[in-house]
Amino acid sequence: MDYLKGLNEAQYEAVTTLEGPLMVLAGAGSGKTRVLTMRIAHLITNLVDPFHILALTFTNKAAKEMKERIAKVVGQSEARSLWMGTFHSVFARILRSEAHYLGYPSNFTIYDSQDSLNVLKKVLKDSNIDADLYKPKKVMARISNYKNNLITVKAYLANPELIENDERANMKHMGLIYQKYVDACYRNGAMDFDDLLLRTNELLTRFPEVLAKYQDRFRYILVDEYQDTNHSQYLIVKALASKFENICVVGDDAQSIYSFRGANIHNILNFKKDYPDAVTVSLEQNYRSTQNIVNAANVVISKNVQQFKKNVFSDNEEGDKIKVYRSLSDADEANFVASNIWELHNTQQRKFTDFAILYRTNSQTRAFEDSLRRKNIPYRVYGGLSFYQRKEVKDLVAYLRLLINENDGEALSRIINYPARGIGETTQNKLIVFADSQNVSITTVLGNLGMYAPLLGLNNGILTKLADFWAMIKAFQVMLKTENAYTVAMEVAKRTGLIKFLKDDQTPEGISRLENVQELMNSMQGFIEEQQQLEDGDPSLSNFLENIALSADTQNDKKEEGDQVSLMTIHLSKGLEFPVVHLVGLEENLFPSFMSSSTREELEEERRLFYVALTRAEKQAFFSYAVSRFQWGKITDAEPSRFLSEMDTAHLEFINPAIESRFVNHSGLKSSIFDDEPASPRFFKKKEEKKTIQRNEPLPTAQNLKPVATARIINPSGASSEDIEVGDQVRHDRFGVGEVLFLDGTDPQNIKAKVKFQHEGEKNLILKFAKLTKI
DNA sequence: GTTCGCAGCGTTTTT
DNA sequence: CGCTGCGAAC
Repeated sequence: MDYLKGLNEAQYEAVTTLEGPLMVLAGAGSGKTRVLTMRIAHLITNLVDPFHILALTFTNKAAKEMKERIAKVVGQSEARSLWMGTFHSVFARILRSEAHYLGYPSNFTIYDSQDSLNVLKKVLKDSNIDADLYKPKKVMARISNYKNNLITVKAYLANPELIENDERANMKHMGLIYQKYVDACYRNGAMDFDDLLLRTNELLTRFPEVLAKYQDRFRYILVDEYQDTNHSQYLIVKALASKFENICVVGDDAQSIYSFRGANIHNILNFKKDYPDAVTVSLEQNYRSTQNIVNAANVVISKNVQQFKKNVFSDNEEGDKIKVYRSLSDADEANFVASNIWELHNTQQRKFTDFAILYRTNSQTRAFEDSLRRKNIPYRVYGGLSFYQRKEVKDLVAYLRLLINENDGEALSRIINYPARGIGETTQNKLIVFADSQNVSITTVLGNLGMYAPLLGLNNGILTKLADFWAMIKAFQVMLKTENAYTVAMEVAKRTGLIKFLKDDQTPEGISRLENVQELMNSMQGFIEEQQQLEDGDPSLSNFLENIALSADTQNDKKEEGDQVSLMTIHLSKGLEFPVVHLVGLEENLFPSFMSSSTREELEEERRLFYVALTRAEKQAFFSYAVSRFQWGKITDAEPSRFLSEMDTAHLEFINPAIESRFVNHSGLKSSIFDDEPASPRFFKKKEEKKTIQRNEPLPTAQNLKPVATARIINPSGASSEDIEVGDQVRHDRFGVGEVLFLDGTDPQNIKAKVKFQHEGEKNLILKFAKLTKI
C-alpha cells in the first residue's frame, strides 16, 4: 500500500474512512484529486468490487484525468468496470437502458443548448407571443431553472406562487410555453441537458425497483466538486446513497462558481444536516502555491460572508509578490502578457506549458491570440466555440442523428433542405401544419407519402423531391445495419452533396469548413478504433453521437499537446494548476461581470471565481487591467476591479509606476491621452497595432521574415503546422507529397506557400489551413 | 425558392 | 464588433 505513504494526516483520514458518509472540505491545492484517486484505489484494495463504485465529476476533463490516475495505481483492468464520469454522461447511460419506463425510446437524442434553443424558438413562434417580452434565452433560463429544481410542468401549473412570480415578471405565458417545449422535446424523442437529470429523478422516484437496482449497484459513491451540484443532482445522489450511505463528497465552498446553472452552495453547507453521522475532514494545507499567493487569496475570499471558516496555508517558499500591470488598452495588456511570457521563457527557462492566461469571458481571447502570434509563442485556446458546435459539423451530425432517431424534428428541419434541394420554407411549413392537423409526426408523413400526397396540396415536383429525400435517409438507415458508422457517415457526406457543397466554396473560410468536416470524420474513425480496442467498447454511431453531445471538448483533445501556453476562462481552469498565471482583465464590469454586480450573492460568486483564478498559480501570478478596452465595437473606459482594492498591498507589487503616477494625478482623463487622434475606433485600433509592433519588434525585414515563416503556425482551432521552410518535402492530406517552392507573407495568419506536388502540380496554399506535414 | 444585404441586437461562465 | 434574423430583390 505504498500509495498511502506521503499522505498527510487529514488526507490519510479522508482516504481510509471508507464506510459511512464523509465530507472532505478541500481547500485549493490541498491534494483533492489525489485524495479521491487514492480513496478509490483504497476501496479496490479493500476488496470492494469496482463494479460497485460510482464516481461523479463535473467535467469530462476531470473524469478522464482521474481515470488515468486510478489506472496507474490499481491497473487498467480493475479501473475499467468502475463508473466514473460527469453527472450528465453517467445518467444518460442509465436513462438509455431504462428509457422504456419513461415512455422514451432508448435511442433518444441529447440536445445541446443550441438545439434546445432552436426548439424553443419554434415554440415561441408558434405561440404568437410577444417576442420582446419572451426572449428565447431568458425563457430558456427560466425553464432550466424549473427543471433543475424538479418543477415539472404539472408541478408548475399546480403552484400558484410560481405562476404569480412569472406574472409579476410579465411572463404569464410561461406555463404554456414550458408545456409546449417539453412536449416538443418529447415528440422529438429528445432530452436536453436538464432532462438528463430531471428524468433520472423521475425514474428513481416513480420506479422503486429501478431505484433499488442502482442503490444496490452503487454501494460506494464519490462526488467531486460537490459545492457545484444543483438541486436535481443533489436529489439523485441522495436517493442513490440512501441505502448504504457510503457517500463521500469532496468540495470547497470557496470554489463554488456555477450557481448560474443552478449550483446550490447549500448542498455542501448542509451536508451535516443530511447526514448527521457524517465525518468531516478538512484539507487545509496547500501544496500547490507559494505562501504569498495563498495568503493573498485568503485575504480576498475572507470578504465573503457565506462560507465555512477554513485556514488554508502553505509551507512552500514565500515566493514573489503578485505583479500588477496597468495597461492602456486591451491590446497593450495582451502585449504585456506576451512579452512577459517570452521573457520568463528565456530568462527562467520556463516551458510555454508553464503559463496560463485566465480571463472572465471568452471574448477576451482574441487580443491575446494576436499578441502571442506576433511573437511566435505557441498557444492553445481551450473552450470557446466547441468544434461540435460549428455549423458545418452540426449539419453532418444532424443527418447522423436523424438516422438514429428519425423523430428528431430539430435534426430534420436542419438538413431537410441542406444542401438546398428545393424543399423550402413554404413546403416545410405545409408539412408541419399538415402533420399537426393529422396528429402525426412529420416523419410519419414522409414515410407514407403515397398515402398522404393527395391531401398535402403540393405539386408533383416537390412530392418527388420529398420522396427522394426520405428514400435517401432510409437507404442510409439500411446501410447502418451492415456497415460501420464511419462508412455510413462518409456515404452521407457524399450522397447528400454536403462535401460537394463545401468544396465549391474556395474561400479560406470555406476550406476551413471542409476541413472541419474531415476532422469530424477523423475523430469518428479514431473513436471507432478506440472503442474496438476496448473489451466493452461500443463503436456504434449512437454511442459516438452521445459522446459528442456530452462533450464540450474542442476538436483536438487527442492531438499532440506540444509546448503551448494555455488560454482559458477561469471557469475552465478549475481543478488545474500552472507555475505562472496571468489573470487579466481585472476591471469593474468585466470582472466582476456587469451581469453579476447587483446582489451580494452574485458578487460573492465572482469573488470565489477570483479566488479560483489566483489559486491556480504555483509560483508566480500576474494581474493586469486596462484603463480602456475595445469592446462592443467601441472603446470603453474601465476602472480597476474592486478585487484589486480588496487585496492587501503587502502581497502586491505594481510594476509600472511611471504610468501609474501619470494617471493617478488625473482622475478620469484616461481617454485624453488620445486627444490627438481621430475619434474613430478604427483609427484607434490601427494606431495601437502599429505602436505595439514598433515598440516590441523590429520592423519586418528580409531577415525577420524567416522566423515568422518557419514558426509553428497555430490556427484558431488549435491545430498546428510543422515548421515549414522553402525546399522542404511535405505531405498534404489530399494532394499528396510535394516540395515547397516559395513562402510568402509576414502575417502569420496569412502565409502562403507554393508547393509543387508530384501528381497534382503546383498549388498555392494558405499555410494556416493546409495542414502540411514535413517529411 | 434562394440569395444577399442590412439593421438591430447582445454580449458571463458550461454539462 | 460579430452574429442572427428579417426583408427585398433576383
